[in-house]
Amino acid sequence: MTSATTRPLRADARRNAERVRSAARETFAEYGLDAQVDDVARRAGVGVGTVYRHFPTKEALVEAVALGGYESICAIARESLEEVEDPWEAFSQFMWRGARLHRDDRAQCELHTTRPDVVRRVAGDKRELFGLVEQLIERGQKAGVIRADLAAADMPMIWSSLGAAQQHAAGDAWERYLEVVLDGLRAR
Amino acid sequence: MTSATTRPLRADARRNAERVRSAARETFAEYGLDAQVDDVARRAGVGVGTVYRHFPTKEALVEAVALGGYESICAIARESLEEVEDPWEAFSQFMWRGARLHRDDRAQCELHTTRPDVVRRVAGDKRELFGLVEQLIERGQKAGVIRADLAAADMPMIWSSLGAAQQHAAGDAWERYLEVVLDGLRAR
DNA sequence: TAGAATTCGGAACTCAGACTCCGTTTCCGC
DNA sequence: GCGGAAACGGAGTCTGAGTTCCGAATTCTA
Repeated sequence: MTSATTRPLRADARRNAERVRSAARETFAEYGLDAQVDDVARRAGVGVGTVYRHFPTKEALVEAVALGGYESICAIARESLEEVEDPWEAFSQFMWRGARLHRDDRAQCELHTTRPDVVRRVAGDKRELFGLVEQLIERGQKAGVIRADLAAADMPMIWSSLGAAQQHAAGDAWERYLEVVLDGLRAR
Repeated sequence: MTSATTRPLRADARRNAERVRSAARETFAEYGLDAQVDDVARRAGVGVGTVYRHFPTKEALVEAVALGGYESICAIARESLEEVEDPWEAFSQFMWRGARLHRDDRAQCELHTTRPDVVRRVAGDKRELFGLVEQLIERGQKAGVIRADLAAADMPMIWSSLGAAQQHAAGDAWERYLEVVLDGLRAR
């Protein structure tokens, strides 16, 4: 629709768009997705109007943040897949690093637990993460270390549950919970 | 504070209070805790004013519903504890029946996953459920069928995560997830 | 069964938070 | 530098959902 001839953003606009994006990331990471647009604007050192110029709705802001998180998790999956030999270690490391991402970012945690629709939308048709996770799982299953009935399609559910555990567990209790889940996912 | 000589409620008031309570249970069970007070009133066949006469805030309504759920889970725990001989079967049955409760009642599910504070408040100091679950767990641990590092205090976290899985899993995928968690909780 | 006390109903109020609008400011091509 | 287009800022609007208020209706007591 928008033709390729869309003229480039003015310098201040480009700068502000970026400021808003990262203010949103920080604000939501710290206070969760219920944080207000005004807070994002304030953190970005910008008026609300400017936020809305670049992101037509709060939802768009949330999606931008979700996309960032999606890419981070993709990166984690790719690293585990490419850099870890042992199939179980690779899968397990992916889970641990993903969980740590959650722990440090309330927004990602809440996105997985309470707004999986947004994550799905953001993931789009690329299914990049899906493919990576599928490889991690299949590799483990071929090696006989991951239970046979686990499918890549189960991962959103698992992240969702892990996120919930992290949100409401006291202290580091979630780590024990992840151990339980991993034990459950391991073939016996 | 309120003396024991509080005169009994008028007949219509008593009837309406009960109607509201069960309308709240049904409405929240069906639409989740975001359902509106007006919807509860409509389902109860009563004006909003009447709802607020009996429950000073929406939160009070939610707590009433939470209390009902808490008692249901207590009952389930008690039955498993008293009627099932095998320690693992008892624990496992408790989990499955609790999960089915979640499946049939969006409110209970959401309470555990996103409003554990309410559940805690409702449980109060009695800690009845805590005691029952503690017995279920200790029995299993003595028999060597439940992993030694599981504590009764972990259960809220586990329900929370299971609830999240149930809310966002496609179809019955959560059943497989519960199997995973139970496998993880079983001593090897 | 009258009259007081209680409860009801639902329109109206309130408030928080998303979003808009427009006068002002900043940037960019000439 | 100048002119106009683009972007900014933030006070103000709008909306949805919880809560209140008070005249009408119902119940209880004598």
